[in-house]
Amino acid sequence: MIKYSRQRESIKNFLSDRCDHPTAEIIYENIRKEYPNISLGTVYRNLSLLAELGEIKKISTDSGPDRFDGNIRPHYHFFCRNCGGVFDINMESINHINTIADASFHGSVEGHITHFYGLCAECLHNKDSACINSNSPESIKKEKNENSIDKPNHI
Amino acid sequence: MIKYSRQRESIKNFLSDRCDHPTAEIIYENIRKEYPNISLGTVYRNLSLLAELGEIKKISTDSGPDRFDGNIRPHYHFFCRNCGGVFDINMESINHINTIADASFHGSVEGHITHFYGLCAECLHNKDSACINSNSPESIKKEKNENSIDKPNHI
DNA sequence: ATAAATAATGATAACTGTTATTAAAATTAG
DNA sequence: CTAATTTTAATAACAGTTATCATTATTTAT
Repeated sequence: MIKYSRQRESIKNFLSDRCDHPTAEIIYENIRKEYPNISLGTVYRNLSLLAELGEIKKISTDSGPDRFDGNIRPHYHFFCRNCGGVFDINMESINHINTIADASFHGSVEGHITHFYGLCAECLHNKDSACINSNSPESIKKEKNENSIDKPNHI
Repeated sequence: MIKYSRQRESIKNFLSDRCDHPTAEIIYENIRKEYPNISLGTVYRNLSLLAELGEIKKISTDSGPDRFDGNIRPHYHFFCRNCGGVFDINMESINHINTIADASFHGSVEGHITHFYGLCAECLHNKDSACINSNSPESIKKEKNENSIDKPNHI
Protein backbone atom coordinates (compact mmCIF):
# COMPACT_ATOMS: atom_id res chain seq x y z
CA MET A 1 0.00 0.00 0.00
CA ILE A 2 1.27 3.40 -0.99
CA LYS A 3 0.46 6.24 1.36
CA TYR A 4 0.14 9.86 0.41
CA SER A 5 3.01 12.19 1.21
CA ARG A 6 3.14 15.94 0.73
CA GLN A 7 6.81 15.72 -0.19
CA ARG A 8 6.00 13.37 -3.05
CA GLU A 9 3.15 15.59 -4.22
CA SER A 10 5.42 18.61 -4.11
CA ILE A 11 8.06 16.83 -6.19
CA LYS A 12 5.49 15.84 -8.77
CA ASN A 13 4.04 19.34 -8.95
CA PHE A 14 7.47 20.84 -9.29
CA LEU A 15 8.27 18.58 -12.23
CA SER A 16 5.00 19.26 -14.00
CA ASP A 17 5.83 22.97 -14.05
CA ARG A 18 9.25 22.51 -15.67
CA CYS A 19 10.49 21.56 -19.09
CA ASP A 20 14.23 21.66 -18.42
CA HIS A 21 14.54 18.09 -17.10
CA PRO A 22 16.13 18.86 -13.73
CA THR A 23 18.42 16.52 -11.81
CA ALA A 24 17.58 15.07 -8.38
CA GLU A 25 19.92 17.62 -6.81
CA ILE A 26 18.16 20.57 -8.46
CA ILE A 27 14.77 19.18 -7.50
CA TYR A 28 16.04 18.80 -3.94
CA GLU A 29 17.25 22.42 -3.78
CA ASN A 30 13.87 23.63 -4.98
CA ILE A 31 11.65 21.44 -2.83
CA ARG A 32 13.66 22.61 0.19
CA LYS A 33 12.12 26.05 -0.24
CA GLU A 34 8.76 24.55 0.72
CA TYR A 35 10.05 21.68 2.91
CA PRO A 36 13.36 22.83 4.39
CA ASN A 37 13.90 19.51 6.18
CA ILE A 38 13.39 17.22 3.21
CA SER A 39 16.37 14.96 2.65
CA LEU A 40 18.01 14.10 -0.64
CA GLY A 41 17.20 10.44 -0.02
CA THR A 42 13.51 11.25 0.09
CA VAL A 43 13.80 13.03 -3.25
CA TYR A 44 15.55 10.04 -4.84
CA ARG A 45 13.09 7.58 -3.29
CA ASN A 46 10.08 9.47 -4.58
CA LEU A 47 11.55 10.09 -8.01
CA SER A 48 12.11 6.34 -8.36
CA LEU A 49 8.63 5.57 -7.11
CA LEU A 50 6.96 8.11 -9.40
CA ALA A 51 8.93 6.75 -12.36
CA GLU A 52 7.90 3.18 -11.47
CA LEU A 53 4.28 4.30 -11.31
CA GLY A 54 4.70 5.91 -14.71
CA GLU A 55 3.87 9.39 -13.43
CA ILE A 56 7.21 10.85 -14.46
CA LYS A 57 10.05 9.69 -16.68
CA LYS A 58 13.68 9.15 -15.81
CA ILE A 59 16.21 10.22 -18.44
CA SER A 60 19.52 8.41 -18.07
CA THR A 61 22.42 10.34 -19.51
CA ASP A 62 25.76 9.09 -20.78
CA SER A 63 27.63 10.90 -18.06
CA GLY A 64 26.49 12.93 -15.11
CA PRO A 65 23.34 12.56 -13.05
CA ASP A 66 19.98 11.31 -14.27
CA ARG A 67 17.39 13.86 -15.24
CA PHE A 68 13.66 13.77 -14.70
CA ASP A 69 10.73 14.70 -16.89
CA GLY A 70 7.18 15.45 -15.76
CA ASN A 71 5.94 15.08 -19.32
CA ILE A 72 5.08 11.43 -19.92
CA ARG A 73 3.67 11.89 -23.43
CA PRO A 74 5.97 10.17 -25.94
CA HIS A 75 8.69 12.47 -27.20
CA TYR A 76 12.44 12.51 -27.75
CA HIS A 77 15.29 14.36 -26.09
CA PHE A 78 18.07 16.46 -27.53
CA PHE A 79 21.38 16.92 -25.70
CA CYS A 80 23.37 20.04 -26.57
CA ARG A 81 27.06 19.17 -26.81
CA ASN A 82 27.99 22.75 -26.01
CA CYS A 83 25.88 23.90 -23.07
CA GLY A 84 24.82 20.48 -21.84
CA GLY A 85 21.15 21.44 -21.93
CA VAL A 86 18.43 18.87 -22.53
CA PHE A 87 15.50 19.82 -24.77
CA ASP A 88 12.31 18.15 -25.93
CA ILE A 89 11.80 17.20 -29.55
CA ASN A 90 8.20 16.64 -30.50
CA MET A 91 8.62 14.84 -33.76
CA GLU A 92 6.75 12.27 -35.79
CA SER A 93 7.05 8.67 -34.67
CA ILE A 94 10.12 6.72 -35.67
CA ASN A 95 8.86 3.43 -34.31
CA HIS A 96 9.52 1.82 -37.66
CA ILE A 97 13.18 1.57 -36.61
CA ASN A 98 12.09 -1.23 -34.29
CA THR A 99 10.90 -3.18 -37.32
CA ILE A 100 14.13 -2.45 -39.18
CA ALA A 101 16.18 -3.65 -36.20
CA ASP A 102 13.96 -6.69 -35.71
CA ALA A 103 14.55 -7.79 -39.29
CA SER A 104 18.29 -8.00 -38.59
CA PHE A 105 18.08 -9.62 -35.17
CA HIS A 106 17.38 -13.12 -33.87
CA GLY A 107 15.14 -12.19 -30.99
CA SER A 108 12.29 -9.76 -30.52
CA VAL A 109 12.85 -6.01 -30.62
CA GLU A 110 10.21 -4.41 -28.42
CA GLY A 111 11.37 -0.83 -28.34
CA HIS A 112 14.20 1.66 -28.46
CA ILE A 113 15.68 4.57 -26.59
CA THR A 114 17.04 7.32 -28.80
CA HIS A 115 18.90 10.46 -27.76
CA PHE A 116 19.72 13.13 -30.31
CA TYR A 117 22.68 15.44 -29.95
CA GLY A 118 24.17 18.50 -31.63
CA LEU A 119 23.93 22.25 -30.93
CA CYS A 120 20.83 23.83 -29.47
CA ALA A 121 19.40 26.97 -31.09
CA GLU A 122 21.21 29.34 -28.74
CA CYS A 123 24.61 27.65 -28.98
CA LEU A 124 24.24 27.42 -32.74
CA HIS A 125 23.76 31.19 -33.01
CA ASN A 126 26.64 31.98 -30.63
CA LYS A 127 28.92 29.56 -32.45
CA ASP A 128 31.49 32.12 -33.65
CA SER A 129 31.31 34.43 -30.68
CA ALA A 130 33.79 34.28 -27.81
CA CYS A 131 30.89 33.92 -25.43
CA ILE A 132 31.16 30.18 -24.93
CA ASN A 133 30.06 28.51 -21.74
CA SER A 134 33.35 27.58 -20.09
CA ASN A 135 31.79 24.81 -18.03
CA SER A 136 30.32 23.07 -21.03
CA PRO A 137 31.29 19.57 -22.11
CA GLU A 138 32.62 21.13 -25.33
CA SER A 139 35.10 23.50 -23.77
CA ILE A 140 36.24 20.96 -21.20
CA LYS A 141 37.06 18.58 -24.04
CA LYS A 142 38.89 21.36 -25.90
CA GLU A 143 40.99 22.12 -22.85
CA LYS A 144 41.92 18.47 -22.43
CA ASN A 145 42.97 18.13 -26.05
CA GLU A 146 45.25 21.15 -25.87
CA ASN A 147 47.22 19.82 -22.94
CA SER A 148 47.68 16.24 -23.96
CA ILE A 149 47.67 13.88 -26.86
CA ASP A 150 49.80 14.59 -29.91
CA LYS A 151 50.08 11.44 -31.97
CA PRO A 152 50.76 7.89 -30.83
CA ASN A 153 53.85 6.11 -32.14
CA HIS A 154 52.68 2.66 -31.24
CA ILE A 155 49.32 1.05 -30.77
CA MET B 1 53.30 11.86 -26.73
CA ILE B 2 51.71 8.54 -26.06
CA LYS B 3 54.05 5.74 -25.12
CA TYR B 4 53.47 2.08 -25.76
CA SER B 5 52.34 -0.12 -22.89
CA ARG B 6 51.84 -3.88 -22.95
CA GLN B 7 48.88 -3.55 -20.61
CA ARG B 8 47.14 -1.29 -23.09
CA GLU B 9 47.93 -3.60 -25.98
CA SER B 10 46.62 -6.56 -24.02
CA ILE B 11 43.36 -4.75 -23.27
CA LYS B 12 42.90 -3.88 -26.91
CA ASN B 13 43.64 -7.42 -28.06
CA PHE B 14 41.27 -8.84 -25.50
CA LEU B 15 38.46 -6.61 -26.73
CA SER B 16 39.05 -7.41 -30.38
CA ASP B 17 38.52 -11.11 -29.63
CA ARG B 18 35.15 -10.60 -27.96
CA CYS B 19 31.70 -9.67 -29.09
CA ASP B 20 29.94 -9.68 -25.72
CA HIS B 21 30.78 -6.08 -24.78
CA PRO B 22 32.46 -6.73 -21.43
CA THR B 23 32.59 -4.29 -18.53
CA ALA B 24 35.81 -2.77 -17.16
CA GLU B 25 35.61 -5.22 -14.27
CA ILE B 26 35.39 -8.25 -16.55
CA ILE B 27 38.23 -6.95 -18.69
CA TYR B 28 40.26 -6.45 -15.52
CA GLU B 29 39.63 -10.03 -14.35
CA ASN B 30 40.76 -11.38 -17.71
CA ILE B 31 43.83 -9.20 -18.22
CA ARG B 32 44.95 -10.24 -14.73
CA LYS B 33 45.56 -13.72 -16.09
CA GLU B 34 48.37 -12.30 -18.21
CA TYR B 35 49.31 -9.38 -15.94
CA PRO B 36 48.46 -10.38 -12.37
CA ASN B 37 49.57 -7.01 -10.98
CA ILE B 38 47.54 -4.80 -13.27
CA SER B 39 45.27 -2.47 -11.36
CA LEU B 40 41.67 -1.63 -12.10
CA GLY B 41 42.65 2.02 -12.50
CA THR B 42 44.99 1.09 -15.34
CA VAL B 43 42.16 -0.73 -17.07
CA TYR B 44 39.84 2.26 -16.76
CA ARG B 45 42.57 4.68 -17.84
CA ASN B 46 43.40 2.69 -20.95
CA LEU B 47 39.80 2.05 -21.86
CA SER B 48 39.17 5.80 -21.75
CA LEU B 49 42.28 6.49 -23.79
CA LEU B 50 41.48 3.86 -26.41
CA ALA B 51 37.95 5.21 -26.70
CA GLU B 52 39.29 8.77 -27.10
CA LEU B 53 41.62 7.55 -29.84
CA GLY B 54 38.67 5.89 -31.52
CA GLU B 55 40.18 2.42 -31.28
CA ILE B 56 37.32 1.03 -29.20
CA LYS B 57 33.84 2.23 -28.35
CA LYS B 58 32.30 2.87 -24.96
CA ILE B 59 28.68 1.81 -24.53
CA SER B 60 26.94 3.70 -21.73
CA THR B 61 24.04 1.82 -20.25
CA ASP B 62 20.99 3.09 -18.41
CA SER B 63 22.02 1.39 -15.21
CA GLY B 64 25.06 -0.57 -14.27
CA PRO B 65 28.61 -0.24 -15.51
CA ASP B 66 29.69 0.91 -18.96
CA ARG B 67 30.52 -1.74 -21.53
CA PHE B 68 33.22 -1.71 -24.17
CA ASP B 69 33.27 -2.77 -27.78
CA GLY B 70 36.31 -3.58 -29.88
CA ASN B 71 34.24 -3.31 -33.04
CA ILE B 72 34.28 0.30 -34.20
CA ARG B 73 32.35 -0.25 -37.43
CA PRO B 74 28.96 1.48 -37.17
CA HIS B 75 26.31 -0.79 -35.71
CA TYR B 76 23.59 -0.77 -33.08
CA HIS B 77 23.18 -2.53 -29.76
CA PHE B 78 20.37 -4.61 -28.37
CA PHE B 79 19.82 -4.99 -24.64
CA CYS B 80 17.95 -8.08 -23.50
CA ARG B 81 15.50 -7.17 -20.73
CA ASN B 82 15.60 -10.72 -19.41
CA CYS B 83 19.23 -11.84 -19.27
CA GLY B 84 20.83 -8.39 -19.45
CA GLY B 85 22.99 -9.43 -22.39
CA VAL B 86 24.13 -6.91 -24.99
CA PHE B 87 24.16 -7.96 -28.64
CA ASP B 88 25.16 -6.36 -31.92
CA ILE B 89 22.59 -5.50 -34.55
CA ASN B 90 24.02 -5.01 -38.01
CA MET B 91 21.15 -3.27 -39.70
CA GLU B 92 20.67 -0.79 -42.48
CA SER B 93 21.34 2.85 -41.66
CA ILE B 94 18.66 4.80 -39.84
CA ASN B 95 20.47 8.13 -40.10
CA HIS B 96 17.38 9.66 -41.66
CA ILE B 97 15.98 9.97 -38.13
CA ASN B 98 18.45 12.83 -37.63
CA THR B 99 16.73 14.70 -40.46
CA ILE B 100 13.32 13.95 -39.01
CA ALA B 101 14.42 15.24 -35.61
CA ASP B 102 16.11 18.27 -37.13
CA ALA B 103 12.90 19.28 -38.88
CA SER B 104 11.17 19.55 -35.48
CA PHE B 105 13.99 21.27 -33.61
CA HIS B 106 15.41 24.80 -33.44
CA GLY B 107 19.06 23.92 -33.48
CA SER B 108 21.22 21.47 -35.38
CA VAL B 109 20.83 17.71 -34.91
CA GLU B 110 24.21 16.15 -35.62
CA GLY B 111 23.61 12.58 -34.58
CA HIS B 112 21.83 10.11 -32.37
CA ILE B 113 22.46 7.26 -29.99
CA THR B 114 19.91 4.47 -30.18
CA HIS B 115 19.63 1.39 -28.00
CA PHE B 116 17.13 -1.33 -28.82
CA TYR B 117 15.63 -3.58 -26.20
CA GLY B 118 13.42 -6.68 -25.96
CA LEU B 119 14.15 -10.39 -25.63
CA CYS B 120 17.22 -11.99 -27.16
CA ALA B 121 16.84 -15.19 -29.20
CA GLU B 122 17.62 -17.47 -26.28
CA CYS B 123 15.35 -15.76 -23.76
CA LEU B 124 12.59 -15.61 -26.35
CA HIS B 125 12.69 -19.38 -26.81
CA ASN B 126 12.85 -20.09 -23.08
CA LYS B 127 9.98 -17.69 -22.43
CA ASP B 128 7.47 -20.23 -21.07
CA SER B 129 9.95 -22.48 -19.31
CA ALA B 130 10.69 -22.20 -15.60
CA CYS B 131 14.36 -21.85 -16.45
CA ILE B 132 14.55 -18.09 -16.07
CA ASN B 133 17.75 -16.37 -15.02
CA SER B 134 17.06 -15.37 -11.44
CA ASN B 135 19.62 -12.57 -11.50
CA SER B 136 18.10 -10.90 -14.51
CA PRO B 137 16.62 -7.39 -14.43
CA GLU B 138 13.28 -8.98 -15.30
CA SER B 139 13.05 -11.34 -12.35
CA ILE B 140 14.38 -8.75 -9.93
CA LYS B 141 11.62 -6.42 -11.01
CA LYS B 142 9.06 -9.20 -10.63
CA GLU B 143 10.21 -9.92 -7.10
CA LYS B 144 9.94 -6.27 -6.14
CA ASN B 145 6.40 -6.00 -7.46
CA GLU B 146 5.21 -9.02 -5.51
CA ASN B 147 6.34 -7.65 -2.18
CA SER B 148 5.18 -4.11 -2.42
CA ILE B 149 2.92 -1.85 -4.34
CA ASP B 150 -0.81 -2.58 -4.55
CA LYS B 151 -2.61 0.52 -5.65
CA PRO B 152 -2.16 4.09 -4.46
CA ASN B 153 -5.14 5.82 -2.84
CA HIS B 154 -3.84 9.29 -3.37
CA ILE B 155 -1.58 10.93 -5.94
C1' DA C 1 -12.32 10.63 17.77
C1' DT C 2 -8.84 7.63 19.32
C1' DA C 3 -5.80 3.90 19.07
C1' DA C 4 -3.37 0.52 16.32
C1' DA C 5 -1.16 -0.58 12.13
C1' DT C 6 1.64 0.63 8.51
C1' DA C 7 4.22 3.46 5.36
C1' DA C 8 7.12 7.57 4.63
C1' DT C 9 10.47 10.52 6.43
C1' DG C 10 15.10 12.65 7.71
C1' DA C 11 19.62 11.63 8.97
C1' DT C 12 23.17 9.21 7.77
C1' DA C 13 25.95 5.26 6.39
C1' DA C 14 27.07 2.38 2.71
C1' DC C 15 27.53 1.30 -1.87
C1' DT C 16 28.90 1.20 -7.09
C1' DG C 17 31.33 2.74 -10.72
C1' DT C 18 34.81 5.79 -11.90
C1' DT C 19 38.55 9.29 -11.64
C1' DA C 20 42.62 11.49 -9.34
C1' DT C 21 47.10 11.21 -6.85
C1' DT C 22 51.71 9.74 -6.40
C1' DA C 23 56.06 7.32 -5.95
C1' DA C 24 58.17 3.72 -8.61
C1' DA C 25 58.76 1.29 -13.01
C1' DA C 26 58.70 1.19 -18.06
C1' DT C 27 59.37 3.31 -22.42
C1' DT C 28 61.47 6.36 -25.69
C1' DA C 29 64.76 10.07 -27.19
C1' DG C 30 69.22 11.86 -27.38
C1' DC D 1 73.63 4.41 -21.63
C1' DT D 2 71.52 8.26 -19.63
C1' DA D 3 67.97 11.56 -19.25
C1' DA D 4 63.40 12.82 -20.05
C1' DT D 5 58.85 11.55 -20.05
C1' DT D 6 54.97 8.47 -19.75
C1' DT D 7 52.70 4.69 -17.60
C1' DT D 8 52.00 1.94 -13.89
C1' DA D 9 50.16 -0.10 -9.36
C1' DA D 10 48.32 1.09 -5.19
C1' DT D 11 45.29 3.64 -3.13
C1' DA D 12 42.47 7.54 -1.87
C1' DA D 13 38.82 10.36 -3.32
C1' DC D 14 34.84 11.23 -5.72
C1' DA D 15 29.79 11.50 -7.70
C1' DG D 16 25.57 9.72 -7.83
C1' DT D 17 22.56 6.75 -5.79
C1' DT D 18 20.60 3.27 -2.62
C1' DA D 19 20.01 1.17 2.02
C1' DT D 20 19.27 1.39 7.09
C1' DC D 21 16.67 2.69 10.88
C1' DA D 22 14.51 5.22 14.59
C1' DT D 23 10.95 8.72 14.43
C1' DT D 24 6.95 10.94 12.30
C1' DA D 25 2.94 11.04 9.22
C1' DT D 26 -0.86 8.80 7.18
C1' DT D 27 -4.44 5.49 7.07
C1' DT D 28 -7.40 1.92 9.03
C1' DA D 29 -10.10 -0.10 12.56
C1' DT D 30 -12.54 0.55 16.63
